[in-house]
Amino acid sequence: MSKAPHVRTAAATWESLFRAQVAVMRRLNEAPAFRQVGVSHKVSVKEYDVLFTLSRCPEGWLRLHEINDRVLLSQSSLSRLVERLQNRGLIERQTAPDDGRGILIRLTPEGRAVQKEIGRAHVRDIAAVVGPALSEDEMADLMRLTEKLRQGLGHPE
Amino acid sequence: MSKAPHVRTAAATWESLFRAQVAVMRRLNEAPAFRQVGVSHKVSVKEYDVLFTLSRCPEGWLRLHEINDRVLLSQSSLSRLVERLQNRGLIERQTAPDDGRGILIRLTPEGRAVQKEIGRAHVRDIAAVVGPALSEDEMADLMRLTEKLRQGLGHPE
DNA sequence: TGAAATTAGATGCAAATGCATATAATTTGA
DNA sequence: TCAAATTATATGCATTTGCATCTAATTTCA
Repeated sequence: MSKAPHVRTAAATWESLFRAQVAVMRRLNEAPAFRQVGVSHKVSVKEYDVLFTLSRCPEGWLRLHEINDRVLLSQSSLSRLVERLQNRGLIERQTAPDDGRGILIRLTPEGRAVQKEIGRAHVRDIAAVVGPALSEDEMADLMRLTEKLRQGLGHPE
Repeated sequence: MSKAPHVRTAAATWESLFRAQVAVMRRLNEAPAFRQVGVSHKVSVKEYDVLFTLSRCPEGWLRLHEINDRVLLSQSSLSRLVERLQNRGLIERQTAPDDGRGILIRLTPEGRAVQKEIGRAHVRDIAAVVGPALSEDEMADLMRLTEKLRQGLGHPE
């Protein structure tokens, strides 16, 4: 009899988190960075997410499946998204030296420049969307809780 | 000179929220409810989200654009998703009596039954994924903050 | 009031996505 | 050690998605 309320709390919490994410994402999709307002390249949110992930690994290369852990895309979709980014000259590939099955990805100089340019506009958009809703302290709390959530996830079934 | 840190905090907060959402959603996608384990219907997360939204409005009907506010889908994609749900007999439509442009949607009895069945499994999945990560109090805090976030969003540009 | 602007939803079409599966490399274990 | 299982990525193909646009209905306001 003590589990049921916890189950309901978890469901309500996820529902609230998910709706907030949908609402924020919808606005960001319509915001300057991804409407190509004041930026010179057209990049979708998912494409940007890959560029951003790569930008956080400045020295080196990332494996495809490492990127896949951070993005909500199937393996095959990511494979093709990366292919498109390569065709546009924003990333480059290399077969993994220590594992012939794998490939390594990194930003090209142009890809890095594009990520930075869009990133700056995106950060402004985020501040404009999220900033008005929460105080600095609330943001810190929210960050801490979502970080803890991500790190503590359980396994269903 | 006091705005820059706030901008960075907002960006970091959104990043953390978004990554948590991706991580949770990935697990939920692979969990029993949407793997059709122990449930008799195959419904995608987005389809379920529409059924769930409709289930929260038990007496009546919802306008298409009202549903669209809650789901991360373009208007045209939702239009077709709803068409598919109708073809499967899970929802029914009616032109809006007070506005000839609009249509009203509601669950059929079967749609309601399917939502309930999947919903029960989904709630179990959520509890299994989110439950281990946070205490009851932390979930309550997270719910409060995401609710406040959703309600206080600003407009970019 | 009535023409122009706006809003709701549908649809053609190209692009993106996911599932199932293929290929190739690595790891495991009898 | 080598056959079987596993892992990493790619690809064929059907489905889903979004953009642009269309139609129809409503609202605005001169």
